[in-house]
Amino acid sequence: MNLQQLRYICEVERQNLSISLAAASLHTSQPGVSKQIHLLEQELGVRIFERSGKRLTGVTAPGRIILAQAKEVLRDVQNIRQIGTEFTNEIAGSLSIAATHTQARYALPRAIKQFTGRYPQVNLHIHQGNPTQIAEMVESGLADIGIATEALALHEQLVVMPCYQWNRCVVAPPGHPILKQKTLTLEAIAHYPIVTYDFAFAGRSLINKAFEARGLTPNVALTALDSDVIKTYVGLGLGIGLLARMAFDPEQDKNLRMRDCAHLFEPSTTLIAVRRGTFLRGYMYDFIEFFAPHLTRETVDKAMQRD
Amino acid sequence: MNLQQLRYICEVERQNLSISLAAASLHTSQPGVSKQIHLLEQELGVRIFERSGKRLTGVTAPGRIILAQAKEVLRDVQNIRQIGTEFTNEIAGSLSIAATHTQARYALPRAIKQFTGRYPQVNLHIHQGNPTQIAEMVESGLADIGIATEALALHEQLVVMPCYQWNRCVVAPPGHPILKQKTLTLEAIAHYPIVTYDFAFAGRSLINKAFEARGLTPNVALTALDSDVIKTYVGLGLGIGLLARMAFDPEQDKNLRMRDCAHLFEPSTTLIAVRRGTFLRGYMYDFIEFFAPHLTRETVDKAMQRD
DNA sequence: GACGCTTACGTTCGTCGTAACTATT
DNA sequence: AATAGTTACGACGAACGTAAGCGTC
Repeated sequence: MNLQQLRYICEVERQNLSISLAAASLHTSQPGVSKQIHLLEQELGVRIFERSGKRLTGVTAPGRIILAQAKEVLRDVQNIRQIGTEFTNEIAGSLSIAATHTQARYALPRAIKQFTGRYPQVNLHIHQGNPTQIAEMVESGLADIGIATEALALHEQLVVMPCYQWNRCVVAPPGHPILKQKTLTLEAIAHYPIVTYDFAFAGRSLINKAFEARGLTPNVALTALDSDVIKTYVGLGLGIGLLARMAFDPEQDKNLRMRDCAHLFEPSTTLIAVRRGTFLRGYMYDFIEFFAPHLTRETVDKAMQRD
Repeated sequence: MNLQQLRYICEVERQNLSISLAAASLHTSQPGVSKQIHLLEQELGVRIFERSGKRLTGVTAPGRIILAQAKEVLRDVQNIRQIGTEFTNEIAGSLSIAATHTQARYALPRAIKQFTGRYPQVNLHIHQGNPTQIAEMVESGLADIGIATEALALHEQLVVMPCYQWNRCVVAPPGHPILKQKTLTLEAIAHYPIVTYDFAFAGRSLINKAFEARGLTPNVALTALDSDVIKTYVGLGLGIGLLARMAFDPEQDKNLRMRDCAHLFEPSTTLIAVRRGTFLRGYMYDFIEFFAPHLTRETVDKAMQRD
């Protein structure tokens, strides 16, 4: 058994059971991959892939477990490489962050600015996605750090830490009747068409919960993936917007008015996640601390140990 | 980087930083090991071992982390091998159990008998040791399963599950005054010389705690590693024995008398432990269930997931 | 018949072992 | 002087790429 063989089977699985594609993506010959997989299967005494004749058609039961372990091995090997570069060159490298649109657009910029000032030689990548995609990106190692409000806690492989709490606000065009209500209530909101986040997103389930608890069925006219789209449609008069408080900027959003409604919904907690057992570069700890000052290196290490 | 190099650095560390011994234990040449270690260090760009001239004198800071990860890799690779044999031959293999003397002598036999009946083709190894040694044996992979009453819970790497509770009894030669006391008290026990377990063992700390709580200082005349030795010395009249209730067998220990003292000490819980992330063969799950019927495969899997 | 995996074969590169050398205690 | 690690070198074997073969769809 060797690392190359493990790489091969993982890549074949990733490429939907195609040996040819795997070989291409690993810049090697297709027969080589084929042979090594056979050798590995022979050594272990089990078929990893199901075959119909010569084509691969599936993964066997032992294959599934073997693939899971193989991924573990490859991740650990990757960790060892990281350790090398960390100690050779503490200030260079790359940092890959997966975040929802709202986070990337409104919460991250401050931390990113601090970070690039401190670590100019680190390449930054920001991946966007919904919370489930973010969890998967961190789990697979595609992203080093994930930031979202939901779904992260469900993944066994992730170490999740709370960053800060936030709540929602209503936005509407100037002169809209909801802006004149003495006290803002759920009933008032439910009275108008609503533009808000997609269901997979940012505490959307908490919004639904609040309405349901009062027996209200809000009229959701449009859901969108990001706050900017929501604000655009609110500006067009499609309805009132319900979005994260931090996503409203009076400077920029001059065509809209905002009313805070923290008293109507449970607050949401933004979470940061890293993959359990991953070796974190020094600058990764620092980024986390820039983003959430209470998450010091010590705190993060403890959280990774504990879980 | 390859698996062989990781094996080499781990073995060198295990052999107290001797390349020669590591080479010998891996049945290979000493220059080969030396060279591969240099190649790995070159590839990673960091020294793993500290050197004074040509001798290895220690492990560097990155080396410590790399070694930890390397061990992880080797364990996972070992797991993959296990998966192979598990699916090739479900009923053959080996099972290595680490247990304290008391467990091995009095608690294990029933489970072992059931097990060998069910899996005649599995080689059994029983390692004895004190709880700390047992934890280390399981942690290092020397033993598949560890059984003890203490110390296991302290190790991060172990998944620990409760098996059963037990308490202590007093044994004495026939006619000893302690047997005639109406009610057995700590004061009465403290009045006589005591023969009991070594401090590292089997809830010995709970015994001390009980006496201390009453302001008593028991006169421990002799401590021993196993119950049989304790009984022998009690038979010789050195004092009264304080041992696990299950270690007294009226059939066999005809030269002694027993009084239960479950009311005087907190009960101890016998624990079973496996290494986190280890692939357990089917028969290992079965053994655990033979030993503690409530620990079904499902329960064990859950415990390994959760922690 | 086209696509995809396997078999066959020759080359290359990496790994291992022996022997000689060098540094440390 | 003895012990431990490194360098040098040669032999073997493993892995890879090319080309041909074979089985599915």
